[in-house]
Amino acid sequence: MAELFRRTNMCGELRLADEGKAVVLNGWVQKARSLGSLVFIDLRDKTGITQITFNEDAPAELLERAKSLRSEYVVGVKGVVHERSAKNPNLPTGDIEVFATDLVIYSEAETPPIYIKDDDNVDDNLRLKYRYLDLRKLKMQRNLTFRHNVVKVTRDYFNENGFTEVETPILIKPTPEGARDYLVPSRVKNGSFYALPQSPQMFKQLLMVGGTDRYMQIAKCFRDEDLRADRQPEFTQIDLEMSFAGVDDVIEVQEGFLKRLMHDVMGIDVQTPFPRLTYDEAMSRYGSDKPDTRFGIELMDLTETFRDCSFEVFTDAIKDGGAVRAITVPGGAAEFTRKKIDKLTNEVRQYGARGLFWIKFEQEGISSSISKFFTTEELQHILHVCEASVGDVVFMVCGKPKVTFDALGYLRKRTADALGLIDKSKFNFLWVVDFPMFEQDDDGRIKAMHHPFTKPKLEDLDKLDTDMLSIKADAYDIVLNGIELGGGSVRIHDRKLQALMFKALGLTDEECQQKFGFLIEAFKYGAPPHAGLAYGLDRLVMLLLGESSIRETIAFPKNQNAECPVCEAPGPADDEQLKELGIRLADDVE
RNA sequence: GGCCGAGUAGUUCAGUAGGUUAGAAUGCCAGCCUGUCACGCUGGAGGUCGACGGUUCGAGCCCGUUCUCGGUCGCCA
Repeated sequence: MAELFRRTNMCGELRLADEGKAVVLNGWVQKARSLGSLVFIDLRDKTGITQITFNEDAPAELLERAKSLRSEYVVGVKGVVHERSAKNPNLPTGDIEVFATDLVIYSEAETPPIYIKDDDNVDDNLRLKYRYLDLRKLKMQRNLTFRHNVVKVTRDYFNENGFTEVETPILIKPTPEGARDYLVPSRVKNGSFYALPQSPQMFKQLLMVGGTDRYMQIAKCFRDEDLRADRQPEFTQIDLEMSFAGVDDVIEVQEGFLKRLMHDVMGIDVQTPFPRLTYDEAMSRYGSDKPDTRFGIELMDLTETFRDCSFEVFTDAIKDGGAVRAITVPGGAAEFTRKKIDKLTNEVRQYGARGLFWIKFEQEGISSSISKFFTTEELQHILHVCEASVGDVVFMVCGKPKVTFDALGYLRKRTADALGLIDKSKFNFLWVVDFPMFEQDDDGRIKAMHHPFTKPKLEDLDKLDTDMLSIKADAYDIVLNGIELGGGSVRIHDRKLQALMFKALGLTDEECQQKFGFLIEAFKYGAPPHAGLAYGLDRLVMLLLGESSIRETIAFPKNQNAECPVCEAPGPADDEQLKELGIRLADDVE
């Protein structure tokens, strides 16, 4: 075994001021360059790279060993800091180099399957499989450190504001509501299962009943749903709950947190309070409940303009209870050729739009996909209503309100991005408030939009029997640059109101008892009014780092099939384990 | 489950109209080299063209099936 050289410095530390110092560095060989009887080694650790030089001062035997070094060998070097004759301005340590006097090779390395370079362009799955190599990249280490800093500021801030971090259980009761649970079979009680928590929701409410007053947790959560670039089956929430608090109390504390966070980890001062939009306003202006306000292009409702027109595609949609909505894309007329619009049309079809209609307002005149159905005067009128000027293009979508919102909400982001209208240096925080209490899924079933413990607006309660879907709730989301960072609500702390909501959701007493009995019972014994919120930590870090995938913020993420490419989970269980758990696999399972 | 894209050297990719022995860059190996830092020069090794089947005298290329990966919609109380 090689002797361990006790290091004096990290590889990214040394500067000209250290000249003449005897130092010991440990790290990985980023690159070895041999010029015959002169050898350079770029030595890397998480802090950076220092050039090690083996020259005529070094004994011949040392030079020979230096020549044997290959990429990713792990070595220790003793030497003396020298000012470089040829400096490298691209390196923070580029003014100096270390003349080696001794070298130890701790580990040799095979040629790595991926490059250890920040700007590599390697297949994502290969990166994930060899994550331990990928993590050697300075960028990945920076990301992990950044995440650490976010967590530290979070703990500090909430600690200073009277929050107590409490760990809630990971093995809990399955709740067949909302997202799919990950199930864990019980050995002690064959045939029964634990679930992994989708969030600590009910337990944090119990903590409020238990007098914890203000709770926070960096909480692992699990959802067995399909993955996306910004969605992992296991993820981390910054989970919060406050007693004797309403909407304004939560928002005030969170604005203080986000202001502090932005200052401490980003060096950016953001203005508070953040703008608040109601859900209805967010939808009608931006076609989204998480609007990106770094650019304009707001939606317009043209339903009345077209109600009595002769274009049946529009009138049929309107008669069907639908709408016609539009956006005006500034300076987009020249950009969006027929071919590009066809592509956009295809894209909005994903949101259920049957077609995408457009009017281009150019110097040479007006052209439109619906010019057969409207006179030039009518088209001009539409352009006028849409406040379009020369060079703009108006896109219209008709159909069910949700379709028009989804399609145009997508389109405004898509076109703004294509035209470079998004100021990437901005951090636009905003609150979306007054979410609907209920929503209807495709089968017509009514379900809670947030969750069934959300407190409805009391003044809306008389609509419970007549117009349920218009009932609003004290639920809110925090949005940054068009991405939902977190969401929460004021909770119901009154048993009668909770029973009313369960009934509205079509839950029988038995179901309630079976699923949430322990929470309902707890409310018998004195529950404080309480409210809370949870942030998606991975997503928050992703956004602040400017990354486009949540995976760049997680050390060992899952791939799209929810597999761990490093350890190859999930894997089969052996017969003995299954037997103990009382589980027999179906015949069609391998 | 639907839609879109991809699969060729360790890696990133090219591959013409279906035609000899499938190329480039980089990486790797060997030799030379005292100021490199994307080192340079010379030489070399490295391929089941994702898999299976079909059409053809002949398939990386055409057809069918299938597998894998990524993005997205559904889904994510």
